[in-house]
Amino acid sequence: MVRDSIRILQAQGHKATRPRKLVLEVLEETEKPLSPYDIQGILRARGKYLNHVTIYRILDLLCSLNLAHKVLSSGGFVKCSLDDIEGCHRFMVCQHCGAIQEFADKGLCQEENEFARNLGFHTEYHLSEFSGLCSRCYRKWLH
Amino acid sequence: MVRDSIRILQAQGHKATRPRKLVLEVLEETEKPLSPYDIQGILRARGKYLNHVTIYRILDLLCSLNLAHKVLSSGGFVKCSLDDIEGCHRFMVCQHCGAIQEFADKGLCQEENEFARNLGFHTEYHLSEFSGLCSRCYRKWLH
DNA sequence: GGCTAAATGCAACACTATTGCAATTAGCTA
DNA sequence: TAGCTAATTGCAATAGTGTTGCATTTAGCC
Ligand SMILES: [Mn+2]
Ligand SMILES: [Mn+2]
Ligand SMILES: [Zn+2]
Ligand SMILES: [Zn+2]
Repeated sequence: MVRDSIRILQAQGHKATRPRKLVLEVLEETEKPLSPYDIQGILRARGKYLNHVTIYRILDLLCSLNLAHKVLSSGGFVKCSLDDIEGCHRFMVCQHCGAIQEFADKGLCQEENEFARNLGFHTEYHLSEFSGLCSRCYRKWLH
Repeated sequence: MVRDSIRILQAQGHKATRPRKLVLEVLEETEKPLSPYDIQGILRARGKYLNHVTIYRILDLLCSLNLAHKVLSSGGFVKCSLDDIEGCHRFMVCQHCGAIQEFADKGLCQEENEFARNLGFHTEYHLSEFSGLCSRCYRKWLH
């Protein structure tokens, strides 16, 4: 919720500005990754102009506070929708409709850590992005 | 090995050109992800000029044949060092020295598929990149 | 309402990636 | 081995993405 994010921003000493509210609103209402220019376009279509530099800076800030994430497979940004798991970043992306779902699982992290340790690697951070079909698209696809 | 990659290229009807050999040599001899411009710079330092467009096209080709991979967390490219696992792309990246190691594990894929299925998601492709410390750097770090 | 640090907008720039086309070349054939 | 031709490369132009410094504006505080 936008209001929650604003509260977190302010709790960390950041201002609740018009541009920040607008970006948060856009992220809040879409379930697909959006580039900075996507966000600018959506807002422009509503008659709300933001400079792209401002959008970059806002997205940086939101990511630094874990209020948004950059999805690496597409380069777009999504709102954070989980109480964040330290050192873990996981998404499922539907390759048909583009919908994205954040998830987390301690068990998966442990399996991965152990697997890596067996190869002599000490894991600090897990990135994992699955692509496939969301339940809605999978159902459609079946008949 | 560069020679193997060249053979695969030719088997698919692609020519074994000087630029392709040069890019393959560079990828072969480094264990870190390299951007197209990194590759151009390395070659230029050896007195071998390639246009950046050519490098982009070669990397596209190599990726399409699974002879190289794009590492999403850094945007760089590495040679493929595994018999490729269908629909699975995994790397461990050392955050100290930048070394990268490709890996794969059927068990991990199955765990992930199952986890996703429980959330109604049908997984087609797994991307996972761990960052942490390679065994060498981890040892150094300890004392 | 005024003050001030923080945030935004702007302009310029740097870097990354793509396109169309002319020139070159690898691999085939004679 | 020389010539042929499709594939590949280089080049120029352009588009897209991301960054910086600085003047202006604004949120939050008194
Ligand atoms: Mn999150
Ligand atoms: Mn591979
Ligand atoms: Zn879908
Ligand atoms: Zn290392």
